[in-house]
Amino acid sequence: MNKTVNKTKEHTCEVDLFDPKRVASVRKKMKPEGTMQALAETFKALADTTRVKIIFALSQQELCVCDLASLLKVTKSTVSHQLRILRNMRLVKYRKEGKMVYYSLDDDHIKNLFDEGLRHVEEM
Amino acid sequence: MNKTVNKTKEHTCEVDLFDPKRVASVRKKMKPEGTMQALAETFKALADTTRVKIIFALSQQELCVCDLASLLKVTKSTVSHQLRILRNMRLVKYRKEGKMVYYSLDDDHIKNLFDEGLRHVEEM
DNA sequence: GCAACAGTTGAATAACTATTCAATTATTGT
DNA sequence: ACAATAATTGAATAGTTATTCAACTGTTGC
Repeated sequence: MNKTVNKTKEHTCEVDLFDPKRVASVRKKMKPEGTMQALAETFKALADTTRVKIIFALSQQELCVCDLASLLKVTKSTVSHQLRILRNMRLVKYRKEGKMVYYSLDDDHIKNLFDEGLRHVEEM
Repeated sequence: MNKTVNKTKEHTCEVDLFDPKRVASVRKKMKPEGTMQALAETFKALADTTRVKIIFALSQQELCVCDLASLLKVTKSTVSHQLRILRNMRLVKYRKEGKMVYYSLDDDHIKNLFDEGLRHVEEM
């Protein structure tokens, strides 16, 4: 399958003398495409300063949308849009109480992930 | 500072009856802006399928750029661009050997973060 | 020196995303 | 019913980013 030398014609740029044994051995261990994508999606949900702040705030205490807007000094619309992303990823849950909607973290798992990241950053 | 009712004029849209005690108590615990940004940056480095695959592959074994290109079926240029991002975030390190450049994970910390994410995804 | 190749880089493009704005829904109190 | 306000939503915009392409650097072997 993988020839040791993978020659293409004249103009170089994609010839490639990779090591087929090394590549094959790693390929066997690779997770399915779907897993890799889901993992990237999860990290993507945390890959924004506003969402990081929301997650941190909610790890301290349940808060409504306008608490968060006030705390972060952004509009409710912005908070609401970002909360939708976190909701879709099952990172936060909510309960309604009259006009207000109170958000909190969906489980401890996300807190672990977050804290692991925090430890990484604070050890720099 | 925070008045209980934060009235603005006529046209609504940003009035906000947030709870100042709740907000103040969380605000005290918030990490500095820089920490929040660094954290988002770290997650951003992992927030892409190609980079997730690179990190996973390197967690198995040290690999050169064209190994990675072959494994992931993308061009060396693409791999190189993404490796630069990971290098800048100190997530991977490299050593040169002749023409080849071998990359590996910078430390175990990143592996922990990655595994924590993997556990989250695989428990869905 | 020259050809071949590994890797890097900058520019361009296409796709994606955060925020803003305006409109809408739903709930509370009068 | 009406006014006020919490929250959500869709569209538009501006900014960001992944990939591609072409050119380039540096190393090896002839």
